Order: sequence, then structure tokens, then C-alpha cells
Amino acid sequence: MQSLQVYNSYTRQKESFVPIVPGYVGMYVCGPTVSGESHLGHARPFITFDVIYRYLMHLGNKVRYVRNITDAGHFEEEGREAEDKISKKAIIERLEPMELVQKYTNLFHWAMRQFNNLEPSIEPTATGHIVEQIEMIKKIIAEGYAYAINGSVYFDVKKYAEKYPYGKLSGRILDDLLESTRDLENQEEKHNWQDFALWKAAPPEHIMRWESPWGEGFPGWHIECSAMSTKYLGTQFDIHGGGMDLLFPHHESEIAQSTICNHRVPARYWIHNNMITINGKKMGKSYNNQIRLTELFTGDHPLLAQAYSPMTIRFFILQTHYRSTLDFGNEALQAAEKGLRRLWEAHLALQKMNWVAGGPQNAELDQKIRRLLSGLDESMNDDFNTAKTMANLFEIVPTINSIKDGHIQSGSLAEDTFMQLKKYFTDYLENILGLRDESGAEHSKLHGVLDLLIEIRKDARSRKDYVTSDKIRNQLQQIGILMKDEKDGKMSYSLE
RNA sequence: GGUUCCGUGGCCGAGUGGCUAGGCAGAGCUCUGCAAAAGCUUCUACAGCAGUUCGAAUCUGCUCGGAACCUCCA
Repeated sequence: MQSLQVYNSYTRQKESFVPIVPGYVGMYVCGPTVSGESHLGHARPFITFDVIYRYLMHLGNKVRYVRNITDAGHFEEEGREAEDKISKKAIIERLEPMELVQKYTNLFHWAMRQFNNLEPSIEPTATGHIVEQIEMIKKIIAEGYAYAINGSVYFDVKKYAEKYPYGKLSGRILDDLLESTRDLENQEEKHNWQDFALWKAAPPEHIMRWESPWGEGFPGWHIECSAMSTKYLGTQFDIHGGGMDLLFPHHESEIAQSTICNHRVPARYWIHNNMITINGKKMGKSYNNQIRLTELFTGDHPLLAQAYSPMTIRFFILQTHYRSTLDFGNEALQAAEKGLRRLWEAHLALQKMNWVAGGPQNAELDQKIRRLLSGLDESMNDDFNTAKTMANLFEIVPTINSIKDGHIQSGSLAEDTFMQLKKYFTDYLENILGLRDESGAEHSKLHGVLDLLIEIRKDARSRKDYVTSDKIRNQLQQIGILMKDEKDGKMSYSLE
């Protein structure tokens, strides 16, 4: 079997994934800025990297997954208005900055739980690592690649580019960068306009501020990731991930800072997920076209035809390869909802089945199932192709349903194939893709009531009292419970 | 303007030289008291033009259309 291949943004090609220390993987993913509510676009990287995290563990690795919380705030426009995004919003909402940050952090964590994302190993905050950031800036100054001026510190991009491949990650050529036409205050402080801030002096009205060797201020917007990834994963680690929109300047700057400070490129594999678009345009604050997660879950948004559950969204996202754009649309979401139900019901049915010897062996079918199962691993190993993986799972569904309906005997498969089938479905659906039941299975009393209704309905049907049996089924349907008559005379139900 | 990427059937979306993608929707049949679900069968593709090749959705060139980044951004 082909080993795990990963598309590395840094080299622009697929490469075999080999951890620095075999069996151990360090992964850093850029987390949310908690100055506002998460939208659909934010869901993608965290679901994508959750699956990557799960799959790396599935392969037997011990993974340290670090995902930061950016709670220090960055500039809307660096240098123009000395107003921190977070402190600005705080004034509007009349909240303490940390109160605001706490509120959106809580909301973010809530959303992550809705999506069934595993918690990262470490979730460091920018405000909790001011000391580490200052230390790093000091080192960069000592190396001669940064300069302090008027209480701010800037990274000397031009000098760096003379010796190191600045722009390699983002495919940028320094001279080709479009010079900003805006009038920026404090621009004259910089030696070159490409230089970026490591530390910014805080004007008096700025609420978030810390003491530093250069005066009171706050960290620039790339240094936190460099400082925290170095602290928790070392000077060089395996994977650095995030959205494609972070390639430049964020990750390019991280590489520059870390390279000077630690004398090596920080991460070996750079993985970037593509954007979610809406009407062909990236969903983002610049376009003012976001659909917040809370709106998605409730359906309360003009663009939404209905509410979509967290698992529907997870499924929707994973049905596309992470490096492709994914276009939002009600039809697509509804297709995902139905597809998920079909897949999940087959999974539930499969787990209840047992292999029973007997019936004619079907070698061809057995081969096909085995081929599809190994295709699951192959697809995931091919740069985490969850779209292909899910297509494979769907191809197995008719066989599962045929066994369930008695069209095929479980014994027509080899016992080992059947057991593998059950194992793979659980591994892939629950452990790797991270899907879970949303039917409200926790209401055990409800299940008792439904079992009673099933009994009554069975009695009614046996007396050909279809008025009663239809009444039970129809009224349950009205409150969102589907009762189905199965082939074997049993009844099943599913909660919407 | 620079850099990069994309254009697949009604919708979403895999696939990078020859072999069925898959999901949703549509059509037919089977099963069923009915319904739903399910099973089987089935229709609609590779933006356009030219080239390379025995053979291209897949490689090359051009044209048209769209996007991302270059500014906070997942």
C-alpha cells in the first residue's frame, strides 16, 4: 500500500509524509481570532485539520496538535489607525476586551463541539505568551534582522531576502509586490514598505498593552504563531496548517521570523485548505457575505432555505477535497443532508448485523468489497482525499442494504471480509471522518415510548387495522419521527 | 499590474493519457395493505478552438469566463 502522501504548499508537490521522529507528529494550525463569531468559512480548516489529526492518529502516530487562540487583536490597517480590532469592538459592545475575547472563545469552543472536532492537545493564547514573543523579537534584533524605532520593531524583509528565499511559500517575488497606494501613517518609520511589524508601540487610547524593552505596546500579527509553535513543537516540526489566505503574508512572515530566530525553516510540511465560496466569491468579512454558524444551525438567514445540522455541514465539507474551493448552496447542503442519512443508516444497520455462515459464496462480491475497503486507505493516503473516501463508502452501501433486506446473505462474503467491513465502517465514519449520530439517541425514555408505539402498531397491522397503524405513523411523522416497515416484518424509526 | 489556481452532466463534486467516480435530483421496474426506505436498471459531462498522441476531461498553445493572494482574513 502506498504510504501517506501530502501536498506540501512549500514545495508545491505531493511528498511522502515522514515525521521528523517516526511515530510522533507535531502539528500547528492557525486558530481563530476571537473578536467575532465564527462563520461557515471558519468551519472548514478546523474540520479539515480535525480529520488530518484523526487520520494521523489512526496511522498509529502520537500527535501533538497545537491550535492557537488569537486574542490579542491585530490592526485593521497596520499603522493607519492605532486601534486594535478587539479594543474597537469592545468599545462598541461596552465590554472589557478580555470579556469579549472570552465570549467568542466560548462560542468557538461550542461550535467545535457541535462539529465533533477533537480538542487540540494545546490551545495557547497570544495574550498568554507575550513574554515568549518579546524574547523572540529580541533574538531577531540580536541577529540583525529587525530594528526598533519609536517604540516599534520591524522585521527587515529586504535584508532577509538577500540571503533567504523570501516568497518561496507564497510564490511571491519581492519586487512584484504591489505597493500599497494608501497613505499609511508611520510608514516612514519603516526602512522599506515590505517590512512588517514585530512589535507596535501602543498609542494612549489603546487598551491592550504590555511593557516591553521598546516601551508599552503589543505584538505584531505574525509573531505569536512563531513563538508558540516554537515553544510547544520545537524549532522545527512536521506540519503547519491553515487557510490558503494565510499563505501571504502571515505564513511567509512566520517562516522569515523563525528562520532568523531558530536558524531553520519552522515546518516541513505546509498544508493549506481552500476557501468556501458563496456565489463564486470567498466568504469573508471583506465581502460581507458570511453566514454565521449559529445562523446555519438555526436556518435564520436570508440565504438559507432551512437549518443545517453540524454533521450535515461536516459531511458537506468533507465531500470535497480540502484543496478545492467549495461553493455554498442550499441544493448542495440538502444533498449532503440526505447523503449523510443514507450513509449513516447503512452504518447503523451494518453494526447490528452478524455474519451467518451459509448461502452460496460470492467471490466476485467479496473481491469487490475488499477492493473498496482498501480503497479507503488509499484515498486517505493520497493527500487526505476524503471526497474519494466517501465515494467508496457509498459504493459499499448497496451491499449492506441488500444484506439487511435479505437479498444477499452475509455468508456470501467471507467471514473475515464481513468483519473487516464492520470495522472499516466504524473506523472511517466515526473515528476518521468524525461523524456521529444526531438523532438524539440520548433520550432513552423516548425510545421506550417508541418501542411501545411500535408494538401497538404491529398489533393493529396484524388485525389489518390500517386506520390505527397509519394514524400512528402519520402523526409521528408530523413531529419529525419516521417510522418504517422493514422487509423482515420489523419496524424501525429515525428521529429527524 | 504581478503571482497562483480553476472552468466536469439539472445541482454539488472526484478523477491527470486508454478502465464505472460518488452524492442529490429525474425516469422505469421490483418489494410493500399503503407510505417511506431499500434493491435493480437508466438519461443528461468534461468552457471553446487548434495541436501532440494509436488514443485526451487528463499534455501543449491560444481564446473566453471565474477565483484567490499581493490589505484584516480560515
